[in-house]
Amino acid sequence: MASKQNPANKRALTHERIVEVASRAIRRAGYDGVGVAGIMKEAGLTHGGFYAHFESRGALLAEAVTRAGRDSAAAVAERMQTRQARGQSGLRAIVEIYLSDAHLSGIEQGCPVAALSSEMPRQTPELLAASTVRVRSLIDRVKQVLPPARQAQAPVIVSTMVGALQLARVFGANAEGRALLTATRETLLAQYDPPA
Amino acid sequence: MASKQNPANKRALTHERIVEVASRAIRRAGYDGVGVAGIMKEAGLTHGGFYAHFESRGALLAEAVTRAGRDSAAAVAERMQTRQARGQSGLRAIVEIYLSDAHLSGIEQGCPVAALSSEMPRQTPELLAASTVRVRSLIDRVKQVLPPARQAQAPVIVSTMVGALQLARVFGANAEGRALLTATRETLLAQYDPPA
DNA sequence: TGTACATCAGTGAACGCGCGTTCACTGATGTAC
DNA sequence: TGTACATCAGTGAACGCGCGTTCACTGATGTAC
Repeated sequence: MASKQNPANKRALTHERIVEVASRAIRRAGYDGVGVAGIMKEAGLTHGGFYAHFESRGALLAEAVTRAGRDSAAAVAERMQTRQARGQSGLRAIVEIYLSDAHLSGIEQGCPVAALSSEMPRQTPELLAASTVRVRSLIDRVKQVLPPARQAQAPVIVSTMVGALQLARVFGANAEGRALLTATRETLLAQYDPPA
Repeated sequence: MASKQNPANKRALTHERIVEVASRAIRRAGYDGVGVAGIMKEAGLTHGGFYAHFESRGALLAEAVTRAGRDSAAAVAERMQTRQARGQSGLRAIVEIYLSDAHLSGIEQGCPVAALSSEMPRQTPELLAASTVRVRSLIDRVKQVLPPARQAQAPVIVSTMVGALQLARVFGANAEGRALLTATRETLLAQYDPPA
């Protein structure tokens, strides 16, 4: 086998590296906090090469929010497996992972809906569309861990989790922020996953 | 009495007009969507005069978020009075007003916490501080309409309302967005203000 | 295997533009006498 | 009441800067023969 990548492969890897950097940057700094030059620099490239990979800054942002949502969902899925193998319910697992201290302080690796939702309606139609898909996807994931009779509650549960994480981040990764998450976990679990 | 304002009064009125324009602009366009020139133009002035009123753009934004929170709270208070005079509970009034179709589509006159919360942690310390005050104030207002035994739930209720309004705005002022608000109202009222 | 050519990801200088901020100036208004 | 002066909110041109985007060029790599 070849010891070096073929060009198509190398190009794809570079593309993916830029998207990955951008997916962290939008969660850290918001849609408006992300500049082409900064992203390229963080990816180890110069800004001029950007347009060999993306039609525009907006096109990158749409890819970045999609990537952020998928990566975040995959990380949650992995942690859920461990918990469910121990007998924890799916809903309890999602609530405890989503409203964890790690998620409070790890915005860059976290859910893009929590990081960005108040900014979403202000984006271009394309970027709003990609962002809306992430919201729907999060709601669907919660729906999957609810019994059929309660699936209509999924949007409300997601609203509570997203709102609580955002307000906790306003307070900061301190006692006050953590207390908000704890109270929210307890309320949601008491209502949707009461101890047997 | 004088038919014209004295200069100090005129100056104060102009200052207030700029803040009022900015308070709508940050809710419509976000903290980053607000430029000095645009605000001044919308206030009927030229941009050069800005620094006769504010030390910096950031100082205006801090005043604007404070003003937005107070105006929004005052509007809610007024509508609550009418409802409570009709015998509606304070909690029901707040939930129905906050999660109304009017609030879904009227972001410019609405609650700045719902309009801005995911952006708040990224602002300068001064602007974050002014924004945090608005979050606390909203939680306190909800606390006031809860019985003592349930006041610890106020942050969770606010999280749910803020999250639901934000996600509804991502979906848009259409059937899907309104359905999210309706489901959230029903869930909150069933839990915190059940029909007698 | 070796050589010539084609491809194209990435470089780095340059562009036009809008931003926040500064500043010399204007002109309406209040004050002193 | 009338005149001269002081104040200062607001004007409009200008600044330095960073942005998204363009483009001529480079140089590593794959292909043809």
